[in-house]
Amino acid sequence: MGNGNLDKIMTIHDVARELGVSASTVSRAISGKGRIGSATRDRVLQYIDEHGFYPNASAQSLAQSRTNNIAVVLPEVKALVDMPFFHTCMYGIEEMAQANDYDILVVIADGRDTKPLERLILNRKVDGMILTRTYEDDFFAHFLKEKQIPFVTVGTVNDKGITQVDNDNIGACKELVTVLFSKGIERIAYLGGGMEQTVNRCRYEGYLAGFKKSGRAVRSDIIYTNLNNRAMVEKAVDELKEKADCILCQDDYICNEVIRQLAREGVQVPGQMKVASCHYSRVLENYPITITSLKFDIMDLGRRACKILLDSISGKDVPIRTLLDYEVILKESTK
Amino acid sequence: MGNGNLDKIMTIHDVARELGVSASTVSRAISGKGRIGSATRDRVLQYIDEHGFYPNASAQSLAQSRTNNIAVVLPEVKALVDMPFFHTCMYGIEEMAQANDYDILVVIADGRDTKPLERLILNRKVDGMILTRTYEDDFFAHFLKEKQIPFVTVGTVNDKGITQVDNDNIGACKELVTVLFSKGIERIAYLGGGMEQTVNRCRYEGYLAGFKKSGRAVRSDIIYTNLNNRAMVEKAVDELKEKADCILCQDDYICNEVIRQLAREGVQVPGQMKVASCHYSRVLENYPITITSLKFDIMDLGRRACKILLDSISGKDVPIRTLLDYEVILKESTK
DNA sequence: CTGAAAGCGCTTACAG
DNA sequence: CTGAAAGCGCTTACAG
Repeated sequence: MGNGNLDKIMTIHDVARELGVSASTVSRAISGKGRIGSATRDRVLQYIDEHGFYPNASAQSLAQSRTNNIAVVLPEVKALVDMPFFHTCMYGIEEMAQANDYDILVVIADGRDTKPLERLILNRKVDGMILTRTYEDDFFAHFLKEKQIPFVTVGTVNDKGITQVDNDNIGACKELVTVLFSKGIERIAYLGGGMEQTVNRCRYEGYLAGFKKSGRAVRSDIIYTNLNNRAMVEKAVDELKEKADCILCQDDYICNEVIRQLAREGVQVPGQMKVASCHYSRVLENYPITITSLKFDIMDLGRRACKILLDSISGKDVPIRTLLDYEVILKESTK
Repeated sequence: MGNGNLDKIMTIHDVARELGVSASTVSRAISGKGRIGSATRDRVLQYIDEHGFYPNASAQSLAQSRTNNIAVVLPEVKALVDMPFFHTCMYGIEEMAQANDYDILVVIADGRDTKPLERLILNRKVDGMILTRTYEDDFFAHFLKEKQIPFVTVGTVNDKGITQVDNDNIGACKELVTVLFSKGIERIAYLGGGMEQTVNRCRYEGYLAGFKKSGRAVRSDIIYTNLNNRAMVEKAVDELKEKADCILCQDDYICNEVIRQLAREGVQVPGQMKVASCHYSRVLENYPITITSLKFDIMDLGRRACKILLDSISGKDVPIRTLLDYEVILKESTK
């Protein structure tokens, strides 16, 4: 195996010459496609195993119109708390891709500039794409759909024709609310951020669904959405001190702000106010008190999205919408 | 620009035919290489601008032996606190790559299994690599060097022949210690983790250098290295309560544990014990008290590493070792 | 300045 | 079962 450097890289023709067969035969032996005698195949396979032949990926791509690359589109992440999600998701995708002889090409793209995605597709550098964040009216998703590129979204998108994989955010939040009610907690407030991202919309929907299921009326005076900065969260917490028994936070970021604001104001958790988060991450482990939350398997989310994309690329039928399971983790903060 | 889907993708020959020129001419117009009349060039350029021609990347790669891809090798990250570094670094690399018409191919690899890297190189899917974590005796780095692949490491590696870009960890830690001494803080303890990663070794070296510079003797009874879990950090903190004035933490992870342990034991910071961290991240913003630390520009670290790799790929001379600047951020925890 | 031709390293009908 | 040939879509000496 001691091929010292790239100078000695061999081609399929070198192998063919050495073995006294044709290049076609070598190609067949390697790919397993086409008829070939088993003795010949073994001879070729043994030779390349011993001498370390690696096919030129560009030549293969050109000949087969397949790159064995997929693009992973990541958003520009500002908040620290968002990183673990995309990071972990990407790791899941990468793991599944590797297992299927695919590589991932990572591109950061936000907003409405489709140029980076377009370039990747039109230059045929990738066979498909995974969008790791979805928006209410998803520009990228519509773009890819129109271009008829194989792609899947991690996260829900408002279009029945788009292949999507998501955590069951609605179901999870609904169950969390239901559980809280069953513990005798009545005035459950909701604190959420911007509604452009579908994940936030889903969580809010789940919250509403929990109320509906239990036959309770939603009280709009304890619902805060579109909280986009710390000051807004603080104000909301202030106002809720008297009006709510529990604050259900859309995510770790908001939960973090809530916990800190309650601490600053000397409000005891869970004694005077209970707290729960619609999304668990290890950020939540940094408090003196453990936080009730929903736990999703993000790594698996990435794996599944990748597998579905690869299936779709190879022409298999894939489920249009896949929802992954969750766990309700009850901790001290809602005791 | 309304090319609906991929069916209509055109080749250089389509363009040539439409314009009544040869494919070579079209190629020259696009690449800017070779002699070509400016009138012809403009005609071609205008046509492809209007009709949206995108060259097939695989064909280009095959013809030019250049993929316009680089690989970014990420470690398997277990700890939440490590994510921001690699994530941000990757974003910096991606930004610079995009700006130079390169794409990044992300591969997760840890330990000593060079197979994933080898495959990428021998199949010629990338033109070069960036290792984002380095080890004392770096297996991957030695492997790539032996294979004569263009690559750069983010982080220091113990081999003068390897192109590396790093934060000036030694200089930064040395300065931090010097500053602490100048504030009258004498018994500065050091808490560090495993010494296999060079970053940890550098920080420790900087700590020692700070003592040396000030002419003080290092006291080995207040130095703890190879702290690999929470229990070990807790024990160290316990022991240091009486012996030290300040705990200098190798990174955010250790700092986090230290802060929490001190809180649990009711030790006031900075009143009874001062604390500083050799690495800032927003994790450190989650405490009631702000933490003195060193701040590095990780995004820029990524950008620079990428630029140097690209220069190296295109045959330019590159600095063998680049050290980036830092800031000492003095906060409440060492008041 | 421009074109015809060969070549990059594979794959895959088409014959045999 | 195996090989010769054409083709994938570019680039680039080589002529002119």
